[in-house]
Amino acid sequence: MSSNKGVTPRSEDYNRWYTDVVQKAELADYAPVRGCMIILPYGYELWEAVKSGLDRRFKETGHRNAYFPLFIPESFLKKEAEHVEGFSPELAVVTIGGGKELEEPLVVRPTSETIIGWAYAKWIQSYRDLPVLINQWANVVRWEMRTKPFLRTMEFLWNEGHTAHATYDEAEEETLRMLDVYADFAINDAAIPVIKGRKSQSEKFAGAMHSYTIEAMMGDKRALQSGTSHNLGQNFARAFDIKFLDEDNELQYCWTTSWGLSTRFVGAMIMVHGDDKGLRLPPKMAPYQVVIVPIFKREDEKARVMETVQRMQAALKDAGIRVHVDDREGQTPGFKFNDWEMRGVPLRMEIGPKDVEKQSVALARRDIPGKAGKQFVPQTNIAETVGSLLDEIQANMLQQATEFRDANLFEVVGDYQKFGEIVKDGGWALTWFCGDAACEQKIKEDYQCVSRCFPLDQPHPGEHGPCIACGGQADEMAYFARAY
RNA sequence: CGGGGCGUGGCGCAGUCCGGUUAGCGCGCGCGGUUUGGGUCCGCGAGGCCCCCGGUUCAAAUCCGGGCGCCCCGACCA
Repeated sequence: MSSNKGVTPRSEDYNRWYTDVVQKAELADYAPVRGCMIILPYGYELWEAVKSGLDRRFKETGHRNAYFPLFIPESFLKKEAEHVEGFSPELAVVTIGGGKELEEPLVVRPTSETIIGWAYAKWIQSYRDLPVLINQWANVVRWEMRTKPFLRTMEFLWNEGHTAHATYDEAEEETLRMLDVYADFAINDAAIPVIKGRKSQSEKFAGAMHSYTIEAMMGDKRALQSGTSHNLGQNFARAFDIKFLDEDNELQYCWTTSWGLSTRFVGAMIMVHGDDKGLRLPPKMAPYQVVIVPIFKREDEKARVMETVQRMQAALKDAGIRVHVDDREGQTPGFKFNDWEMRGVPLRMEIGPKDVEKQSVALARRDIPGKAGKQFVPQTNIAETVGSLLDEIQANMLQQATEFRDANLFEVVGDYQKFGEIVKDGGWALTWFCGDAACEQKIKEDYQCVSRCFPLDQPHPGEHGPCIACGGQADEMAYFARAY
């Protein structure tokens, strides 16, 4: 049994593999309350990398951060009919405060459209006040039936952007811009090749006019909605009276948007890149990009080795590379190699007496296992060597994930049985779909899966085909897959 | 909320069927030595309301009743 050493292999039990990685790589620990988790420093550092990658992009696109309250008056939720219907089953509600029953219960926010809508109604008077472009980093609570670390927890961390605009077109443009921001981040920073698409009517956000999503394929071929962007139309503006006077002195409702990406994304990184040895982190996201393992036997060797280690560490640090020296005593180098592989560090540097003598270091890539990924390089210009290797690893991980995804995407036209075989086997089926809720329901009952999205990049634009479920004319193709 | 499994040192388990003295084992942890380029080895040591409450009994981790919790599989979801 490998239970004490390393993680359960993915092929043996994918779920077990996932929870093993989360625990053994010290990303998260269980909490005393069911469905909640403690995010440990290494896991939180991954979240911080997500935050900084996104926050920079939010600011580049003109957004500012603010913070709204955790508690929302219960009546607010009820103002938008679809919204309350969608969220009421999973609300946590505070009924007692300071030992007294509250006059109006307070909902712990499951999302903040309502309270932010209330605020926007106060703040917006004129077209000159628009657009309002605000984001908040916050925690939200949803009373989930079944939970899993990072992927679905009762409390989770996320960003939620909320914007208000004068026209539908502006709101739509914003919704798609932020979808692009998420996709750009996922692809270029997290090396996750996401597919951008529009959700079907039955899968859209409760209260939205329409929802867009980035969908990613996990290592077991299941889909994960990794970020969403909603055009809320005027639904929330009407519910909360967000109105402005336009240039012609006419009173109009605003068009609003919201978009979010959560700690779930950490789960996506684990599942997209991980292998049987554990985590594999893309260099741009890795808390430690390089770990240095010193190797020595005698005291005199130790002194010489550590001198080189410190020199290498300083050179990398000066170049802005995140480097960690594993100077733990009592652990052998072999143990450390395995340990850091399990934790997903992209590049390992070994420095021993032979390297001191030859003025070299050994570098081992996490993305290429075994000897093939190991090389000896000169100590001179180490920062440049490491920097370009990290770039290569980043690019290679994106390529590997893309190849895996593409190998499991299948286009199917008209053949309902074949369609079922694809999704049951875990692949994604791309097929004509009319978008009707009844068709979606039928597929769900037959094959336990729903549509992921209508991809924005349609394979046959302008053409039509038979809906996979009803056979009627469909104008677009959609992805179907089992999902987390 | 339905179906299944499980609660025993930090972790993974044995012991429970068939009640009996000091509750074991592996890993981890502490100390000493040895080893160190792919998960070293040896010795010594610390650590337990056996999930909780009640019952049966001379005697309960073990039998009976009730509760709580966790995990896995389904329906619901970022």
